[in-house]
Amino acid sequence: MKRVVFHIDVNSAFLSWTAVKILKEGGTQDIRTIPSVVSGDPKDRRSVITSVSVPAKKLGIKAATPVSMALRTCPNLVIVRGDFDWYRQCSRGFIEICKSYSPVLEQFSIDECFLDMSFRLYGKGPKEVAESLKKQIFNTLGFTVNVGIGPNKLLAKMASDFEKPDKVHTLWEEEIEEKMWPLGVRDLLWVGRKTEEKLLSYGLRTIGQLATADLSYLKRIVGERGAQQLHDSANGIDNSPVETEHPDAKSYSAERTFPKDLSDPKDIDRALFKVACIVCHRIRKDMVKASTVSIFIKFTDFSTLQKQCSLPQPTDITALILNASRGLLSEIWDGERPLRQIGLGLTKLSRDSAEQMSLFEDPKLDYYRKWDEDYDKKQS
DNA sequence: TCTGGGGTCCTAGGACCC
DNA sequence: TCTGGGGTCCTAGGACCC
Repeated sequence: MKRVVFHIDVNSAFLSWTAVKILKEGGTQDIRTIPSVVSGDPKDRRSVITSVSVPAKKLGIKAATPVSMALRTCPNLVIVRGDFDWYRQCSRGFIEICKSYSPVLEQFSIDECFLDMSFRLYGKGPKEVAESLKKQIFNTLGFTVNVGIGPNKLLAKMASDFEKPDKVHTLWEEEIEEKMWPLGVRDLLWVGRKTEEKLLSYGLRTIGQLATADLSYLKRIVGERGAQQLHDSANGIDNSPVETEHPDAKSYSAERTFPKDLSDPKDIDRALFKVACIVCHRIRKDMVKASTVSIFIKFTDFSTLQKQCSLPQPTDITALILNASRGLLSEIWDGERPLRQIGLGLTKLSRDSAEQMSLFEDPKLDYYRKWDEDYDKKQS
């Protein structure tokens, strides 16, 4: 049986979803039709763009650029602030419709999913089914998607990235040479800026060149594993299944970039306290405990440092995690050099609910737990 | 011009054990 | 006394994704 995989990708997701919300609330301007972007706090000069309308894209504005920079390119750019709760609602509706086309669905991110359609084409051609899925999403939810169709996840995802928005594309094995090989290496999944630079310096520009390159030559450029991965991807080889189960998170983290770089230890400690509260609240909500704490800091020049340590036993208590992270911070920061950002990460997670009570438990723990309980109540 | 936030996975060196 | 080699765990750093 021929394998058929769909990759469905919401076009400029945050921007489309915001547009739908504005229209729903009685607004008359559809921001998808004008140069517009979604960003974090638009007043904060440091916030970056997270989603770009098609007209703005045509003016050369790209995601992840600072708002201030985009405004210089396009002074009358419309900037709207993101609304994550609304995005989650839109995402749920989107996933629900997709699932009605095949239960074998893997959610890849808030606005993308894979469907294994191998057994679900009801005698119709895959393109026809994709068109009706696309239409149903638009008619029901009011936003457009791209659908990529291929024999595996990799090719389906590559296909959905072809011309946008509101399009269905196929990328079958016999189309690889024509549709994928002329593209630049950067267009290949898992090739980022650094890998692109390396490949270009060896004269490898297109996906086709990667596909036909000698494997041992590639190994010298990007290492053993990377070479195999690149070579397989460029040839359209991908045997990974569409995974319906979302694996448990392996880490939790929170980070904050300050409006202005900070060097006063009191300010830094306040920030550390805040990120600790946020990330600990999240692990408690998910009934997870962590036994490794990491801290990361970013300096004015964007260089970063990080340090981690193991706790004697897994915990979800803010005070203990904060205490550990304060110790780590003092080891990597001199207390003077200005910091741009601070972050706190938790790994080595355990999910067994059995409380490991120490015989000599610190009597303060009860007080800490009570404090966390109150904090969690205030957040809900 | 001046660069967010939240994740996953890989690599490489050192410690430690057998 | 000086030696091989493999496995595992920990840590720091980096690349990539959306």
